Parts: sequence; C-alpha cells; structure tokens
Amino acid sequence: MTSKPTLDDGLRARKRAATQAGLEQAALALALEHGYENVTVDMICDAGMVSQRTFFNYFGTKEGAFLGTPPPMPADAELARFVRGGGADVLGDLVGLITAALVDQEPDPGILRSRRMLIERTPELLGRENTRITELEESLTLLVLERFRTQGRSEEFTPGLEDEARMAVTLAGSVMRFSMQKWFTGGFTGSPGELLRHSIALARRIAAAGNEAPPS
Amino acid sequence: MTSKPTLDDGLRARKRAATQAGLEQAALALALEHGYENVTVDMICDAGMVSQRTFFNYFGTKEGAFLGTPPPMPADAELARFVRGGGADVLGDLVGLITAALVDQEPDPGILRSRRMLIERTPELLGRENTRITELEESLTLLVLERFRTQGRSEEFTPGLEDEARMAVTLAGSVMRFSMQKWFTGGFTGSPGELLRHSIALARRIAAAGNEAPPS
DNA sequence: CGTCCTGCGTGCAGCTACTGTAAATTTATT
DNA sequence: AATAAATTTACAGTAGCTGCACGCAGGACG
Repeated sequence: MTSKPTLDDGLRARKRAATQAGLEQAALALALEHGYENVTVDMICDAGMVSQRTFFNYFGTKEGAFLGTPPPMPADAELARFVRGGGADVLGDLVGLITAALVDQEPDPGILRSRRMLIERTPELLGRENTRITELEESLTLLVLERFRTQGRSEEFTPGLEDEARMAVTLAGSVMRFSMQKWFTGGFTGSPGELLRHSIALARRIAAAGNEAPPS
Repeated sequence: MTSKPTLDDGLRARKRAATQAGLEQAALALALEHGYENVTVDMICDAGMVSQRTFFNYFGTKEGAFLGTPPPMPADAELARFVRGGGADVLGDLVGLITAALVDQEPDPGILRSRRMLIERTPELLGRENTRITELEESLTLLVLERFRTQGRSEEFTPGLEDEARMAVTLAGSVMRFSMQKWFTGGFTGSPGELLRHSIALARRIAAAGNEAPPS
C-alpha cells in the first residue's frame, strides 16, 4: 500500500503538469487582457485544448486556475526550525516562515507577479486569496502554540496562551497582506527582505503608538 | 431631479423593509437548520413569498441575504469625531469606529449573533465577509490619512504616511476579526468593550515582543 | 374622486459555473 | 500483446444570476 511512489517523472505526470501549467497561463493571460469577469471557463478550455470537465478535474473551481496551487504550507524542515529555534520575535519568524513557503511554491517570478497583479485588481480573487491565508492561519496557530510550549510556556500558567498564538498569526497575516500589496502595486524599491522588515517595523510602531497615553 | 427625499415611512417603504427582513430571517433560519450549502435561493423565496427575481433585486447575490446589508460605513458624525478628535491612539480609535458602525447597523443582537455563528462556520461566507472588510478598509485608509493631516503631519515631510495609514487600518481589521471570532465562538465572558480592549492590548504586546532583541 | 406616473414585483428566456455518470482514450504493468 | 489503472471526454442536469418587458399598486396632483 505504501510502495507506490507514483513516479514524478513518468510520461503521465509530465503531461499532467504541462496541461495544468498551460491552463494556468492561459487563464492568467486571458484575464489580464479581458478582465477576470469577462473570461469564461470555456475560453480557458479552448486555449488549453481540454474539455470543460477536465478543467474542473484539475482546479475544482474557476478561481483555482487563477490562484495557482492551493495552500503554501511550509516544508517540515522549516517548521521544525520555527518551533525549536525561535527566540522572542514570533512576528518576524512567522513572516519569514510564510514568505519562504510562498517563494518555493512558484519558482517563476514572472507568473507570480502577473498573478499578484490580477488578484490585486480583482476583488473576488482578492477575497478568495485572503480566505486561503485565513485557512492557513488555522494550522499556523497550532505551530505557534507548539513553539510556546517548547519555550516552556504552558497553557496552565498562561491562560491566554492560545489567544496569544492566534493573535500573533493574525498580525503576521496582516503584515503579509500589507507587504504583498505594496510589493505588487506600490512599486517598492528594494529587496523583498527589506520590504518585510520595513512592514514589521511599521506595524510595531503603530501598535506601540497610543500605548503610553490612554484615552480620557 | 435631486429634490426627492423618498419618504422612509410610506406604506411602500414599510412593505419593503418587511420583505427584506423576512427574507434575511428566513435565509438565516434555513441555513442554521440545513447548512448554507444545502439552502437554495428558491427555498428562501418560498419562505419569504417572493419570486426569485425579486430576491435578486433585493440582495443581488445569494450570500447577500445571509450577510445582511452591505457596508457598515460609520455615520458622518462619527467620522468627523474620528478625524478631528483623535489623539495618538489610532488603533484604538479605529477599532471603536468600526465597532460603532457594526452595532447601529443591526439593532437586534439575536439576529447579529446567529448571523455571526453561521458566518463563522461557513468558509464561503467567512471569505465574503473578509472581502467586505477589505473593501471597507479602502475608505478607512483615506480617513486615517485625513486625520494625520489634521494633526499636522503632511505627506511631504513623512514619506511613509500613506503606508502608515494603511497599516493602521490593516491592524485594526486584524483586531476586529480576532475579537469577533473570540466573541462568537470562544465564549468570552465580559462586555464587548472589555473584549476589544483586551484584544488591542494583546496585539500591542505581541508586536512589541522581539523588538528589543533582534535575531543573530 | 379620477388620472397619470413611477417604483416595484414577476415571469421568462438565457448564460455561466459546476457536478454525476458512464463510455472512450491513453499510459503503465506484466 | 493483454490487461489494468489512470485520465479525458461527452452528455445531461442543477443552481446562481441577469436582461427585458409587462402589469399592478402606492402616491402625487388636480
């Protein structure tokens, strides 16, 4: 039952990958030209030379072809490092973790960039993308909890530990969304790493403001 | 052409409101019983005794009937107060602003609560709700900028001012999402106001952590 | 009161996303 | 080459959603 590695390099797998890539590219190109709403699934199928049914076998939904492969969950190695190697900077480490996952998800920066452009200008896709991030947050929260425990913080002694984990993840998500938007629309001049550090610093500063002077 | 106040109290308007409320309640009740996915628009129409076409005249989309009236944009008075009366606590003030808008949007807490429950357990609705928040953030960002300018901070002297506004709004959105979820699922024992303060404090604490001790 | 007008509800025809099913085609295995 | 397993496809059907044109009732006006 376990001895069927399902070759990644057979003719079968190669064709599959080609078809999928073709459909994704076609979808992206069509949407950038005509706008997401004006692209029908049938158009994409024509361009990719498959039946509509096959399209749905691949992506399940129209949006799927535009958003790319679903959940950018980090690799185990990264996860372990995050859980064990972490210091006090949960926020920074989380952002780094998510970023790494996003990067090795789609090697082609060109695709990635046009995809982001499309998403940014299409409310429906933007919403769906945010939903994905939210779903990802679910599992990240567990990770953070794990990390907290590794650091010796138990739920018994800190009642709000789970809340703290969830909030940390939520904040990280905010930083990611902010950075993405700035990167793909605002024309940030600098490396992604800089941008992320900049975003985090900004978040810290704003969160801190108003802390010393509580309202009347 | 512009001088038609469209009475809010005529028989017409009352009927309208009744129909809409009826449909919303029916939708909510049906979804809580059968699950969102298993409720068809036709079912809601039957329960509300209107044609399908009328349903879409009211809500435009199936989700609309479940999410309630679209954008909880604050009243002008609140807005003015936010822009002018603000101190350094942008985050807190923003959260207060959004909360106020949400509250006087739906006077009935029962409806509000069951709606939240449904949304929370329905990924599709959750996503759509997030999209709404995102759209709202667009205009809130402008507000924050306005406030900054009122406080004498000009874009000329602080290049990142727009970024700062957007980040503030994004963070406020995070706090709101966190609070909502905690309130409607986690069973928070206390007043909404307390919960919000708690959330903000938590966000501040996490953002601050790791600030003093940069990674090696 | 009667009349006109305008807003609103409705039926209908049609498009698009999406799914189940079973047959046809292609690739892998022996 | 024969068989098995994986994919693709055609076909039919459901559900969300829209444009259009008709009819009726609420409301303004004389």
